[in-house]
Amino acid sequence: MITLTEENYIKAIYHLSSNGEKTVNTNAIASAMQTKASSVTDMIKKLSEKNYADYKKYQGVTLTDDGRRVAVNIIRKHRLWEVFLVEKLNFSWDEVHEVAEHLEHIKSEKLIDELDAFLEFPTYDPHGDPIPDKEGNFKHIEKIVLAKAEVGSTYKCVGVDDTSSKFLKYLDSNNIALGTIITVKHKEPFDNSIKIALEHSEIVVSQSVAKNLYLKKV
Amino acid sequence: MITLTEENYIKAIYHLSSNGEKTVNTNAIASAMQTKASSVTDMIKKLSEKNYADYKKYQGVTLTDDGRRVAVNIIRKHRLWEVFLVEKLNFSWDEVHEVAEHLEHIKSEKLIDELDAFLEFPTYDPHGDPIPDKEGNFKHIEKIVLAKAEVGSTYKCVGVDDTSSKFLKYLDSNNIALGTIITVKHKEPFDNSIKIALEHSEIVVSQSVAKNLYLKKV
DNA sequence: AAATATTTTTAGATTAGTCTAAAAATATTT
DNA sequence: AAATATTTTTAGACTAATCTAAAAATATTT
Ligand SMILES: [Mn+2]
Ligand SMILES: [Mn+2]
Ligand SMILES: [Mn+2]
Ligand SMILES: [Mn+2]
Repeated sequence: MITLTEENYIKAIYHLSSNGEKTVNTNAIASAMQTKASSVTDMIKKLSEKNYADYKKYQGVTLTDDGRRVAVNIIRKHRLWEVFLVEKLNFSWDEVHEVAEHLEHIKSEKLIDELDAFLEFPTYDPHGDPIPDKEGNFKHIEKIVLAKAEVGSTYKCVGVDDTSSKFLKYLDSNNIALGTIITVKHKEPFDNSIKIALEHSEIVVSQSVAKNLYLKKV
Repeated sequence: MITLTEENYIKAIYHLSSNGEKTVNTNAIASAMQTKASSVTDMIKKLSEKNYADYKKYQGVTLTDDGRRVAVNIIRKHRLWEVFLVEKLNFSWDEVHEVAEHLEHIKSEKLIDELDAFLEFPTYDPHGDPIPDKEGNFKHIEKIVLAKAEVGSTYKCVGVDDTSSKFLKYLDSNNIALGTIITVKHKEPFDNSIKIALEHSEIVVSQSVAKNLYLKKV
């Protein structure tokens, strides 16, 4: 039996280790979980005892196969629920994350398999993140960040890194959504801002925007 | 802020008091919650402090208006989710309750309002229980229990009292569902069993079945 | 109205998850 | 290679929810 809190720690470790590979240190987990390092130490001891993580004192933590399996399953549930909220319940992409944080912990295999089928087996969530299938396989897409795009080339917007409501609403107000076609017009060396052309407008976006928008060449 | 456990106690008190009216005693709550009387005493003190319940030592407990409001909202969520599971995700009526016990605690007003709209504002759940609207109003139906039906009369099946998987599967295997038309043929005084006619068959049901099936005259 | 039985509450522990403050280990500077 | 800074762990305490065992209140019998 796994608790909701354990699930959240496992998910945090997974994300911090970029998919369960490299070791994660205590303070990183503490800041991701908005808790104190001492609480993290206690929890990773527990995860280690339950065989979800490998841990040697002072040496950071990695997930076991079991831990990775748990993490991927929670991510699957989180992203499927996000699709449901947007596609069926009229949520916008900046409203789904918080609710999905709760829904992802509902434990019912039938529920999630049927939801998957009901949504017609989506492979990406509303932020462009891949949804693992029942076996845990992700469908990866090659994407680059706007900051590294070539001047003169045309791209399709396929994802965001920052999924905060603030950033997503900024994109909304500039008519940028997943699927939007953009052409890179100019990179300003002074502040790394970038001028891009949309269908009906040209706008200049700051470096922090350029670092959080994923593109695919078309 | 209200905890999941507090919500479950409030719901239990609501159901035990038949909709929040009469006072409920400690042992009844303990048995409904599958816990010990001493735990119940602690919790009703807390609910009382938080103004969800009125409580005088040794005198049992009643819900306040706030407590009733909380209870009705959880029941609304529970029953809407049950409809969703049956209508959209191919769950059968004996599979929904357990999952709904978890989903009912997800806190998002938009989620539940949009779900309600998505389901086209259902007024009854898969077991024939009424779904309160956003304001907490139930749409009541006059229904009688099969045990008290008249010999010779014809009824429509509109609900069940026992929602256990065992009972619901028994009904399935005898082709009794909500909406099924039945005619009462004979009441056996010896053991209170009842012979009923369905569309294509006649069956005899025991007293315990007759006490758990709700009917409406047609 | 006493005696007895039942119900409810209290007292004291336990577990999960958290915290602060201090100690120990590791990393970085000088 | 010391000294200093940073990170991590430990020790001890707190809260929510639970338990057992005993005490107190209420209800039922005699
Ligand atoms: Mn999300
Ligand atoms: Mn997402
Ligand atoms: Mn139910
Ligand atoms: Mn129901």
